[in-house]
Amino acid sequence: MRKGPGTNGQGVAGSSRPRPTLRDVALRAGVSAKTVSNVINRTAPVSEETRLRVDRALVELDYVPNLSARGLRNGRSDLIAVALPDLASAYSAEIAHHFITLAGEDGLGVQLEETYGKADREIQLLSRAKAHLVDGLILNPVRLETSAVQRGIVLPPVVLIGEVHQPIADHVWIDNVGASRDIVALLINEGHRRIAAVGATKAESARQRLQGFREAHAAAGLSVRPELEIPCVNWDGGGGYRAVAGFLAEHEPPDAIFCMTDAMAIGAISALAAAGLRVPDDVSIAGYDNVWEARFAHPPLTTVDFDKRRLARLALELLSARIDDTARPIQSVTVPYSIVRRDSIRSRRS
Amino acid sequence: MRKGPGTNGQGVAGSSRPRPTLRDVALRAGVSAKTVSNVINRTAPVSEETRLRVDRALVELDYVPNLSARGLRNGRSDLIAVALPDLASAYSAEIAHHFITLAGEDGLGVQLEETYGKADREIQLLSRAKAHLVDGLILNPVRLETSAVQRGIVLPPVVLIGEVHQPIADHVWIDNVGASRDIVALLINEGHRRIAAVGATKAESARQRLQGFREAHAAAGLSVRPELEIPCVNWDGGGGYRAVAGFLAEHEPPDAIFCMTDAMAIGAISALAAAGLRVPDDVSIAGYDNVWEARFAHPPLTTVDFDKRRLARLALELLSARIDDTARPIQSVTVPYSIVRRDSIRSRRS
DNA sequence: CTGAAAGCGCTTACAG
DNA sequence: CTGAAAGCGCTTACAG
Repeated sequence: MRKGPGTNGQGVAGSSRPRPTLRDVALRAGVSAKTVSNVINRTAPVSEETRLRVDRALVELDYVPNLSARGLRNGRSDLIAVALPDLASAYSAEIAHHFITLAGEDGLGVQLEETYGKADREIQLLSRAKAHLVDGLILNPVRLETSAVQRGIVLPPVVLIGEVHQPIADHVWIDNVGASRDIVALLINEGHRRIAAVGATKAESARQRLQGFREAHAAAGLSVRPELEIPCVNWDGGGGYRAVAGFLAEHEPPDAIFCMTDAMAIGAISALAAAGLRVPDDVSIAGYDNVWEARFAHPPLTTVDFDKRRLARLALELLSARIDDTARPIQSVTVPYSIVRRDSIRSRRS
Repeated sequence: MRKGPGTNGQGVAGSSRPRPTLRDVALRAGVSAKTVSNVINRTAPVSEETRLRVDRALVELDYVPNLSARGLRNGRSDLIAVALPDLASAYSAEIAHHFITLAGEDGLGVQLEETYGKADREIQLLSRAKAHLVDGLILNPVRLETSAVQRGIVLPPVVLIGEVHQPIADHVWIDNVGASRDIVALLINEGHRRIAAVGATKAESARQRLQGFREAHAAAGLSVRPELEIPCVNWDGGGGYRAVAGFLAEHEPPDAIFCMTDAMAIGAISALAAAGLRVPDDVSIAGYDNVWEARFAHPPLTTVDFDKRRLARLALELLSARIDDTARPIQSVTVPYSIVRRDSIRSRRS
């Protein structure tokens, strides 16, 4: 926490006349502070004449309410925190965008945080939420075991998004296992047999997407060779590139690759190109997330789509409800997904 | 502004015992509130024994300070706002990421906002900053004429980033004209003559990049045909796609295309592919920003690079200095750029 | 419709 | 080293 002089100063660029308070406005308008407050917040009806006098004083003094004071009094800051693993990914950025837009429509500001899946950051953020600077928290934990959200912990109003779920908090997510199963089933159905999965890590999302990958194989009576489950810790373009380049250095190219994010898929396409392999002629590629780049990838990416705006809206609704009533029953909501087929996969059916 | 019950409740998931205050901790430890405050903030030395008693009470009550109260008292919230035109772009996301990370290292939270280049949003944000919920504001205005930051206005501590500059506020930016001139000069130098520019809009960044485009031509003794300055309002993949597709429907393909962002460049490559044109064999492409996708584009994109982390750090330093001293002289800092050459351009020199 | 009092939870002088 | 008082700027009861 930084220290600073308890300044109230805030002035015209350069100068520093002290900021006017409610009392200053009241004095100037010849009314009480309460009346000014009533005018500003429409808390109680104010006579036309008084309102005009107050309005004038408000403008003349360029009054802006002190939200810290209001927050202290009301027990609300009208600010929420949204904590995502990592903003640098297109996926997180899109999610953040929807949260900021939708929260803004409700008059709520969004403090954005990155956790990098680290438990200590999560704990810190929960604290900050408890510290009442924010009214609540949207949290996307990465690993179940290391998540700060565990049974028995004291929680501020919090809604979890993503794959990690604890029955002590509200939750919005997508059926990752089902989505991965479906998109891999599509690859199998198109005649691909030697299918690789890129993105194996300890993250819960990786676990679920890998499970879907395996289930699709099992359902088709196929077995998965372990080397085809390619690890990749960095779920970004560079990670996908290195994972696939490394694989190609030691193995025959697969028929198809299921990348656990579109970002990795784009890196994978690049690695294939570097190895002289064409998509989809030589290798088919499927992604996950349907970020905007997926549509303009070369070739356009087949991927898992879901309504990110809806995800954000649902999470915000749950959070608002939780802020209003900490004792309400825990709720878990699922957002539907769909498979978007584009040119990155071809049929191998003869 | 939302209304809510002035609740102080915040409890174990489900229950709602009131949150302990400094006074509760003091009572339990048998000391004064001031002493507890001293322990927490290390404001004054506290005897070993007292400190242990206070620490125990702190833990037993699971005390978390109320930051609204602290903010009211200190005149600081340790929260800043960062307002970018649009988070959904990879460029903005990367910038936001650096601001959040670096501000976090200084113990500052970041409230992220999107302005969409709208002046009323900018005004609103400046107000919010003045409302003391945030200590200061990093703002990226889009158009000079419509920016809320104008001479004579009362400003909270604010640092401008990007192309729009007003001499009444600190500013960090990149020499857009020079960068654009250099990358277009590279295209000309490689033998390209019919060069298109994609992204003409009323935004200040478009104006400057177009100016660089023209200057490069002028320096080489070339003239620019007006139809080669292709308008594109949406600076994203879709915008670039439509702009180039539309151009190709009515004109011969150019030798090369300078896209004013990498995102548009990626869309442009897609549009060229759809028209049966290869990059760089048929058309060379250059972008701007060096977002991570640029490296994994197909082919990898030649683009303008600059240190986004450094940009963020400089802006944060200026903001901190401004918060500490509203009267200090206005400062403007330039971040250097460089041209990153990748496979998206080829030589046409015979 | 309007006002005077009290207090949200903290920290800064000021005493001891 | 520790405490009692005062106040940051607002809003909620409570009176009139």
